[in-house]
Amino acid sequence: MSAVAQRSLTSTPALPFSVRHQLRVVGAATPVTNACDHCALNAVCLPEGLTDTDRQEFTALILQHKRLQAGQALFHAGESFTHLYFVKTGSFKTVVLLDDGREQVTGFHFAGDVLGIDAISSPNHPSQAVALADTHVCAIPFAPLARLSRRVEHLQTYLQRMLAREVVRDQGLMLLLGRMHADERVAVFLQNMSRRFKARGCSQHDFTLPMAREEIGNYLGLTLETVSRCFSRLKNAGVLDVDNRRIRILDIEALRSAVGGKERMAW
Amino acid sequence: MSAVAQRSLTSTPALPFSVRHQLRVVGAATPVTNACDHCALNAVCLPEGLTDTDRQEFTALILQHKRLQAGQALFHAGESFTHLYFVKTGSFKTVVLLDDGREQVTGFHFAGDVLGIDAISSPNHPSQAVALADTHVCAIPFAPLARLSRRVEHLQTYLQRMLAREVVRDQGLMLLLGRMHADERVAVFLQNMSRRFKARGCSQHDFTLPMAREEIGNYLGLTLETVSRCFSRLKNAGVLDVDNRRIRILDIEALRSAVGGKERMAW
DNA sequence: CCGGGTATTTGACGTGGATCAAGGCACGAC
DNA sequence: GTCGTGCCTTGATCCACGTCAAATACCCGG
Repeated sequence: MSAVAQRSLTSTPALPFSVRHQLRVVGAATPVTNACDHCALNAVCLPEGLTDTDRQEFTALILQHKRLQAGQALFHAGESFTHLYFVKTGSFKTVVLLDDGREQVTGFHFAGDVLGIDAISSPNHPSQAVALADTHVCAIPFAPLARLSRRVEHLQTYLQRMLAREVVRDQGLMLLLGRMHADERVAVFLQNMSRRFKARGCSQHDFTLPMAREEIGNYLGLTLETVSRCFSRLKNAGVLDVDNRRIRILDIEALRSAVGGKERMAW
Repeated sequence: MSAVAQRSLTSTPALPFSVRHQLRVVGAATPVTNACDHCALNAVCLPEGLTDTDRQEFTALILQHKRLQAGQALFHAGESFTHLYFVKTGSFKTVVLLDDGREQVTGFHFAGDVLGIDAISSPNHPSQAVALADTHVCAIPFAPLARLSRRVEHLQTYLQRMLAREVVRDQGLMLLLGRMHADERVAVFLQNMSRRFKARGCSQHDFTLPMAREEIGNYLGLTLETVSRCFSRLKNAGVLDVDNRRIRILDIEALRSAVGGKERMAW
């Protein structure tokens, strides 16, 4: 098992097994309430181990959800930081930008993931979050959350762990960006997507990517053409079936062995 | 001002002005005590705004410092996480490794910096910290620190901010690794070193790097030869004086303009 | 001062991935 | 249907950086 698979590049914690089955949140608009009781994601978003009253206080903070269309920004870099957000449906990318327009995607975020934590260090968001498709998010105002976390131990460690996990994820991405070949980067990316879809109750072998080739490139430090070529090579090698954004993984082992070995793949 | 200068790639917070002058900790072995009262770094390490009793509780946790020689590891990846460490003197690199030996340096850490925070998410250290020179560190057992932070609000936000700042720093490094040219990476690196030396009361124009070319390369996602060539180019252009690890910055503006502009430098 | 190991520089050369460009395909507007 | 627009693929070419190799400088112990 490679070091990369361990440091997972994912912001999602390993979801508790008990809740995976209820995670397939596709259309099925749940009624808009302030509480999380009817949300299919509640076992994922809510910190574990809270007492009933703490839980109620926590859910009372949550604002009724907000919708965004594909391409809209949930927040921009430099915007003042007020809320954390849980992704309910749809998906996001978070990006940091250079003055001249170059962009680095720092992560992709799916249902159950949290957005905005990196802003905790400062009054403003350091990065930008953009919806990849139409989305729903829940907003939690951070100030009262921080206040509550002072009283509720579980909540505090929950926040701390979330931050530290993000650091570890970023380290994995640095290793990828700084030291891996294009093929390896793409293989790691696909493994991660596969794992995350699986964790959400979808097939790990057959899924549809929510992002464009260019966005994958901006995540992996490659151009969209290189990403496309890597996909094609994997397809020709019989490792994948690629049809536009629809990916079918035929040989997961080949994908795994693409990383970390001394000898390059013979694709 | 470029986006990169803002997201600083540094784990050091902007140090409070009031304490900068006392930061030049070179030789001057302070007497070994369990308290921080006589440590030149106390204003940097200790969270601000603690009451006297909280402060005493905090300092009581700190173990008498530990020494390492150049090349020794403070902790390895996979080792169980028990302590956070403050660098008192000397400097460290933190690295993540790939099975086949490829290594990515995730940060350099000087006096006043904290090591080990990324382990908060898990029972084990995800990365490895290696001394670049002979060093002193203070160790703080994490479990009692976490307990104390539950009572002491300032301490809690201090830890949270530290983590979030690390995330933002990592994002800057991802942008560098994913989207910058070799010249730009080296220019950003030098600016950061300069800023951090300045924050420690040393000259921002004239300093001696504690790390080898190869380590710089492993940090910037380049080979040591490329780093060396970039240095030479800057030297020939009159921007720097490079003599082995001794760096003198002659034209800080040229260094700044090396990043983010559309037109590449004419070095 | 000498010798051996290590770090750095520099050059020559090769190549992985960027760039440029063209063409195909899906999808929505009309 | 046709047109447009955006996304994806593929090919041809280029160049930034990696690789390999050699020379030089540095450090340290004798």
